[in-house]
Formats: sequence, structure tokens, C-alpha cells
Amino acid sequence: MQKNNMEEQILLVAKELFMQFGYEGVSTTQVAKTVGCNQALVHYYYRTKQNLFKIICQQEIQKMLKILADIPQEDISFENFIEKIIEAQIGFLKNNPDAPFFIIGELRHNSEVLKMMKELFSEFGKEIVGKIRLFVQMKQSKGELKDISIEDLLIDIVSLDVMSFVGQVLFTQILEMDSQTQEAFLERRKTHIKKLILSSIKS
Amino acid sequence: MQKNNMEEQILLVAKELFMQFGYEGVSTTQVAKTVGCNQALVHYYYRTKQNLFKIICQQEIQKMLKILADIPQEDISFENFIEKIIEAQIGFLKNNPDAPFFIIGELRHNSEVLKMMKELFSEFGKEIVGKIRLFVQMKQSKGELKDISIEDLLIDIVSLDVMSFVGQVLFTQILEMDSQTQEAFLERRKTHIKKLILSSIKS
DNA sequence: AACCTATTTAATAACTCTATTAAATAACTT
DNA sequence: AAGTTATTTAATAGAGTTATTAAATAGGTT
Repeated sequence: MQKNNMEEQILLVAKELFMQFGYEGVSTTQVAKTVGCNQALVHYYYRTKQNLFKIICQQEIQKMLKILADIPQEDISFENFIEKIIEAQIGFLKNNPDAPFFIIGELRHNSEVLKMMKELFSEFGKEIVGKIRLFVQMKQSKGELKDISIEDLLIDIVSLDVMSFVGQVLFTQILEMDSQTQEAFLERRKTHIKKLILSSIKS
Repeated sequence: MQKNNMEEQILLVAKELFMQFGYEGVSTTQVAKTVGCNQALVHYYYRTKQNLFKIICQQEIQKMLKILADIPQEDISFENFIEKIIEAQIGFLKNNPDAPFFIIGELRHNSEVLKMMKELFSEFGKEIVGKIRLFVQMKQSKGELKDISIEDLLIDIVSLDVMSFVGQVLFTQILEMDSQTQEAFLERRKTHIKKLILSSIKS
């Protein structure tokens, strides 16, 4: 596991901490202490806190967008395609439950994150939306699909998926759920979202 | 307007700043500087930063929950009731566009906010859900409404409403919208959400 | 005017934070 | 083994943070 590769260790630990506590909530001192190295080492490898944060942001936001890009869209029905999107997204969120909090939390006052989202969206996002649009048009030309707005559809899906996790944190605490109930909550939400979205696009 | 009531001025300014930049993102020095008073005065009136934050949180979260509680539910159809919920919520968000960012952003690492949400939900939230549940049961007993989960319905509505605003910030920046287009985006979303939700509960 | 209380400020203690520097140690290369 | 480079640390400058204290000022009351 650890061959004492500090450079990587620092990145790993910093990722965890930044994701959980945000840019302002983490100090390079804290990163070093968690890694178990001297604080100067963090700056030796990454020069500035801002730079360390930027690297991590780029990686994570890219990962997030790739989830949508990686969904295969050949030889499947639109219903199946939508289900795959929802499943991929909820799957990602299960592995990265901090992600929505991180993005939304930083979006507000960390211009770095906004700038990066903008850049990465130009790079990947547009392509994804374009691919989906093509797929939809193809289905529509065959009369298999009613007239829908892809933007609205995507916003709907992302909204419902993401907020299931935000809501989960709230309910977990407010209703004092155990982890089993949490898992069940998410599964219920997933089924519900699929049904809701599919019923909205049925021709 | 201002009779140099510093106590109130401080609270007002602190509210704005905390809402925009979060707990960690604001210093009492910054609050004082913005108000135009000495930094010690902030502590004179509110003792600690934590306490000042707590007061503001309480006020704002209460305001937020009250939006749902204040929706009249007498002598209206369920469709109308749902529309009213969506309208009230989007209306509130238009007046407090920072609110979702604030809540979600702080929820993650500020245990104060989570604790408060818990307390205030026990106080107001349960009552609201209870009232809505009663309303739904009444409609259902008359056969005017199919079997739905109120929890899912509320989560759906809140998710779609809230994320319209989060999404708006993203799209505004990414697609370089002007404020007119922003307004139109929100109106479009409102109409779309109403349609989506209503179509999902139609018996 | 004298007294009292509320408001406001200047000064500062005690931290913590980022970033840099010089020095120490470890790891290779020949 | 000696030399060279990479890694790691201790120390610290300089700025900013919260919170407290004592002193100054303003407002009201008798």
C-alpha cells in the first residue's frame, strides 16, 4: 500500500479533506498532520495550497463528467438509456457521497471551481450533451419518442439524483436512520426517480 | 433606515456575508469593516462568532421552513396545492438565491447547521409533513388522488426547485447568460417542474 | 453639573495560517 | 566511498484570526 510515497499520499489525503471540508476548511498544516509529514513538504511538492486544490478539483470534476460520457448509447432503447444514466450517476454518488456537497459548497465562493467547471464543460460537457441530443433526434425521427427538451431532462435527472444524497444526509440525521435504512432509502429513491423520469418522456 | 443601530446593522451585514461566503469564509473583522465599526463591537453585541452565526442560522432556516408551513390547504384541489408549493418555494429562492448554497455548503462540515436543522425540523417540519399527509389522505379517501408517497413527492419538488437555482448559477457562467435569459430560464423551469410533478400524481 | 450606564474604540494576547529558507537526511550514481 | 540530487525537517517571517481588556466617548437621569 504505502511505499512512503509522500507526494501521492499528500494528494490522496488532501483530496479526502478538501472534499469533506472544502477549501477554506482545510489547512496545509492539517493535511501534513494527517499524512504524518512536515507541513513544508506539502508546499515542497505542490508549492501553494491553491495549486494543490486546483489539481484535486480538476481530477474530481473530470471524473464526475466522465460518468455521463461513458454511458454507451448504441443499440438500446431510450428508456434503457435513461435508466443507465440514472444508475451510473447514483452509482458514482454512492462512491463519492461528498461530491455534491463539495461542488455546490465551493461553487458559491470559490471562483477556481466555477472556472474549472466552465473549462471542463467546454471540453467534455458539450460533447456529452451533443451525443445525447443526436441519440434523441435519432429516436424521434423514428417516431419512438415525443418532443422533449434534453436540457430539462438532464437537469431533472441530475437534480433528483444529487438531491437524493443531500436529502439523505438530512434525513439520516433528522430521522436518525441507521446505515441499512439509508441504503434502502437510496434504493427506493432510485426506483422512484426512474419511474418519474420515464413516465415524463413516454410518447 | 439607519439610526446607527449597530447591533442590528451587524446582524444584517453578517447575514449577508455568512450567506454568501459561509462560516469559514467570513471573519468578524470583515463584518466590522463592512458595517463600518470596530471589530470589538461585533463581539460586544454577540460575544462569539459562533453565536452570531447561530442566531442568523436559526432565523434563516426558520424562514425557509415557514414557506412550506404557510401554504393554505383549504378548499383547493391537490393540483392547485402542488402548484402553490412550487410557486412558494421558487418565490422564496428568487428572494434568497444564496440559501441553497448556504444550507448545502454548511451542512457538510458545520455541525451547528445540521443540529439546527434537526431541532427546527422537529419543531416545524414534522407539523408541515403531517398537515400535507392529512390533506392527501382526505383527497385519497374521496378517490381524487392515486396512491403516492408524500415523502417522495416532497423530495422531488424540493430537489427540482433547489437545483434549478444551483443549475442556474452553473449555466449562467458556463453558457454566459445575461440576466434576462436567467429569468427566462427560471420561468421555464418552473413551468416544466409543475408539469412534471403533476403528471406524476395524476390518477 | 455630577453620576451612571450603554456604546464604541485602541491595544493586545494568544493563536493559526501560508509560504519560504536553510539545514539535515536519504537515495542514487559512478 | 565520494559526489550529486531528491526528500524531509526545524525554524521562522509575516499576515490574519478570535476574543478580551481597559480606556474613551456618548446619552440619559437626577
